[in-house]
Amino acid sequence: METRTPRRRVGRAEREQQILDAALAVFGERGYQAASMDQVAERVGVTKPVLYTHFGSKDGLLLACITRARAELLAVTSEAAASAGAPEEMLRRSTRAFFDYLERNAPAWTLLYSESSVAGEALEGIRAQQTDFIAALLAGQAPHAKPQQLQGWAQVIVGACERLAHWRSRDRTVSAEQATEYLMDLVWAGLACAAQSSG
Amino acid sequence: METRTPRRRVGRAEREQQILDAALAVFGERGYQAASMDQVAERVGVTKPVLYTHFGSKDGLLLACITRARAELLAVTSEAAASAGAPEEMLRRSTRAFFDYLERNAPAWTLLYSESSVAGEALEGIRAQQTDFIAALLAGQAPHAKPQQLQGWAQVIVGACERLAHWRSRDRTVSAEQATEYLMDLVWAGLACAAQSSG
DNA sequence: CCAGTAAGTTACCACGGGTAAGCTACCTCC
DNA sequence: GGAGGTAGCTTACCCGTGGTAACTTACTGG
Repeated sequence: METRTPRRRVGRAEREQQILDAALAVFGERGYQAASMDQVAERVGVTKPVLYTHFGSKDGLLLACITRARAELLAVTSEAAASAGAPEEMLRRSTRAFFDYLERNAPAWTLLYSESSVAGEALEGIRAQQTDFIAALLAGQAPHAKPQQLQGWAQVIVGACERLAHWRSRDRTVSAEQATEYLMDLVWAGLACAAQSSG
Repeated sequence: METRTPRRRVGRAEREQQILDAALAVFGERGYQAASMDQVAERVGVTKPVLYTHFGSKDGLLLACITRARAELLAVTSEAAASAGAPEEMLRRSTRAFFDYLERNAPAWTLLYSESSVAGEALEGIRAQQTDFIAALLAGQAPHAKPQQLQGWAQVIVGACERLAHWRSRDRTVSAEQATEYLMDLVWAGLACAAQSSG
C-alpha cells in the first residue's frame, strides 16, 4: 500500500505561511482574477475551506500577501534615506532603493498591479505611506513651504516613480540608475528653485 | 389591459449607444467587478444575450466604454497645447486641460480606475498615448536630448499628473490650477537645466 | 486510555458570465 | 395585402467559482 491519506496536520502559523507563499505564486502566475481558490488550495495540498478559516475570503488572502510587501518597501526606502547626509542624496538613494526593491521582488509587485479593487485600495495605502515619507523628506529641503504644497510635490514624485518603475518593467534596457536620474533631472532643480521662492 | 410586451425593436447603432450609456452608469455606480451584466441589461430594458451579441463579453463592453474617453482625452489635450505659443505654455495648458477634462468627466475616469485587467490594459494604452504626446512636446524644448531621455521625462510627467489627479479627486480643496502649478514647480525648472546640459 | 478540540474534509449552495435554440416584430417584394 | 426572410430579442440553460454547513479525524493533556 502506498501512504494512504498521510494527512499531516500542521500548526496554524506554519499553515498560514504556506498558504501565503502559495497564494503569492498562484496569483502572480495567473493574475488575481483568473486564479481560483481551489488552485491555491491544491498548491498547498489542502482543501478550500482551510483557506477560508485562515483568511476569510479571497480578498482577505490577497490583502495578507500585500501587507508583507508594504512593510518591506517602507523599511527598504527608509533605510536608504537614513544612510545619506544631504537631502538631495536622501531623495536619490531612497528613489534608487525603490527601483531596486521592485527589481528583486517582481512577483509581489505584479500582484499589486494585477487588478482587483482590494489591491487597488492596498496600493493606495502604500502610496499614502510613500507620499508622507517623501513630504517629510521635502520639508527638510523647503522648510517654508505650505503643507499642501509639500503634499503636492510628494504626489508628483510618487506618481513619477510609479510610472518609471512600470516603464522599466516593460523596457529592460532602462537601468535603475537611469530611471533614478530621469526623476532627479526634472525634480531636483525645480525643487531648489521652489524652496527659495516659497520662503 | 396594460401595454403587453410593447417590445419595441431598435436599430443596431442606437441600441449600442443605449447599452454603452447604461454600462457607463452601472459600472460607475457599483464598480466593474460588482456590477453584473443583468443589471446593465435591465437598465437598458433588455435581456443579457443582447449585450453579448453587441459587445461579446463583459470585458468587451468595458473596453468599448473606455475607448470613447480615450479619444476625447487626446483631443482635449492636443487642442490645449495647440492654443499656446511657447513650449512652457504648451505644457502648462495641456496639463491644465487634462485636469479639467477629468473634472467634467468624472464617471469615465472612475471607471478606468475601478479595477479589472482590461481596464488596466486600456489605461496603459492611454498612458502610452499621453507619454508620446509629451515626449514630442519636450523634444521641442530639449532638441539635443536622447530619445530614451525624452521618454523617461515624459514618464515622470504622466505619472505625476495621474497621481495629482487622483489626489485631487479625494481632496477637493486642491484646485486644478494648484495641481498644475505643483507639477510645473518641479518639472519646468529641471527641464530647463537638463535641456542645456544634454546639448 | 480517553475525552476535547483544533485541523480538515465532503458535499453543497448561489450567483454571475456566457451560450444554444427558438420566437417575433418589422421590412420587402411580389 | 400576404409570404417569407431576417435582424433583434427572449427563454432556458450550463458551468466555474466564491463561500459555507456539517461532519470526521489527528493530535493533546490529563
